Amino acid sequence: MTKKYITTAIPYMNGNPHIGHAMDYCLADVCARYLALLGNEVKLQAGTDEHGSKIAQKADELDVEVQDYVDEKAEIFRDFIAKLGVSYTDYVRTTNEWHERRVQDIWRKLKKHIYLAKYEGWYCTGCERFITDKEYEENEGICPDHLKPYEKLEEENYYLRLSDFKDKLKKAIETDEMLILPGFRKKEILKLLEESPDVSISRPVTQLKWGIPVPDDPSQVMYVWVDALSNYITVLGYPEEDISAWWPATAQFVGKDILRFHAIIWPAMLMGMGLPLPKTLVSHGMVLADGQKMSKSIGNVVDPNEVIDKYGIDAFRYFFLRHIDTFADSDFTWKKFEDAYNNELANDLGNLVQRLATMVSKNNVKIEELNGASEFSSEYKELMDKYEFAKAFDYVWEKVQGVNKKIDERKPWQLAKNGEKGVLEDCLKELVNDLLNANYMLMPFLPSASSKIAEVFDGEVKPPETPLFPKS
RNA sequence: CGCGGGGUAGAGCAGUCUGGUAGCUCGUUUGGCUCAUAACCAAAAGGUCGUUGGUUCAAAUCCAACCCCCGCAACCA
Repeated sequence: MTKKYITTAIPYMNGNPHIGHAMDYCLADVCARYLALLGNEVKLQAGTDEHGSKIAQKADELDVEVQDYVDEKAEIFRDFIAKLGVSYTDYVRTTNEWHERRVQDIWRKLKKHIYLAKYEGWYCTGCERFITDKEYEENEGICPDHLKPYEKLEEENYYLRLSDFKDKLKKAIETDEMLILPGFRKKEILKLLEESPDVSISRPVTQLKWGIPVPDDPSQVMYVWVDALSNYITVLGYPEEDISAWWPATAQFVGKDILRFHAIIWPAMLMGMGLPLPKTLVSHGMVLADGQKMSKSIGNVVDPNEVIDKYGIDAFRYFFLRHIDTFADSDFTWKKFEDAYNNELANDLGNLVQRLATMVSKNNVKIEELNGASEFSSEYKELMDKYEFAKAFDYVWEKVQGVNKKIDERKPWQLAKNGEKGVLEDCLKELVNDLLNANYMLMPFLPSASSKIAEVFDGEVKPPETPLFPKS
């Protein structure tokens, strides 16, 4: 049995779960379930990113202890992950004692690639952050949020010497030793890598208290990305435990907006520790609301909980895995969602199960000895192996629709009328076989619906009492 | 000239690498069927493939220029 390790991006705790987090989980979960069905032993990691000034700030606003704030949020996220049906095996909170300890060990291992240097730039005391030169020019030296002039500030930071790894990393990306999907993102990253300076990986404790202290220097706290990225291996027990059975990860799923951290800083850290790079980084697109980025200020945020509560988890996974492009940005609108639910899930699949089960049970046909109902076709595998989940899902759907076509061609109801019992039985068996065959390939995508369907045709066939996907 | 993605039927997209009668899904219209969640199946209508020019027997596809939309530019999945 081969071991495979799949990771999800750990969400930052300054808000509630949104559609984008759901997207990441759904993709990683499909991948994990697919690999497990192929007979691999699979680990799927999930967790929460709980350090950083923004979180501390948020807790301050709410006038609660930071730890209490993250504890509460972490609980909300954990419930959300469960609600999505994510089959995770390993869970990490970056405030776990063991995570913090291991990150400090990681820092020590990276020491020969770390140096201390001064950073000078424009700073807003209101925002408590440095701003880029470009931003400075655009705002003509005055912070638009605080109406205060930016100040020149100097501070000491630790830096990770990216230049130690650049050439090696460039080669790893170019040769797909670390495969970045989709291809256009790979190009983007290669370009970005050329221009990347050394990475600042700490902040003075005066500026950032809520974080992991730098070992042997109480005046500095680690930059959150060093802390957050490490989760992928601390959760496996690194460095105390030998993680070579699971690491390198088979695939790491990330949003396109955080790909750069995963494709540049993270590999540099891994190289610094002498660990291999992940085999694949899958960068998915953003879910837009009517062509616009979802944002609280525009007020177009769609709450995933609302969708799930109304239509169920299978419907949610169905839409986001099939109609939201795996790699590119795509739109969510309630109209699109409802159309897909009614036309495809209810009419194509739900109704198919109903009509076929009714025919089988009415005619007392025994369903046994099905062939091939627990295999993936080569076309399907090819798409899944390329992480083209939406396309693989399309392929499965063609199979589902094919069963509806075949029913109309064969007209089993006529065979029943004509009393052709033998032909009818063979025909229904073939149709059920076709359906279950497609259903098996549906399992990674719609785990709960597909197991219900398998149950319907297992042993005594009875049409489900309540439709699988009731129409709204 | 910062980097990247995109502009193809009312909507959403494939096709562009490897030039050869323009395709899929939804929607619309019509027909068929009656096992089924008024579900299913079939057919039809609907496009100057962003603009202009070039290469070619032939361009959505190759080349050049331009127009428009969208992301990214250090902590937003």
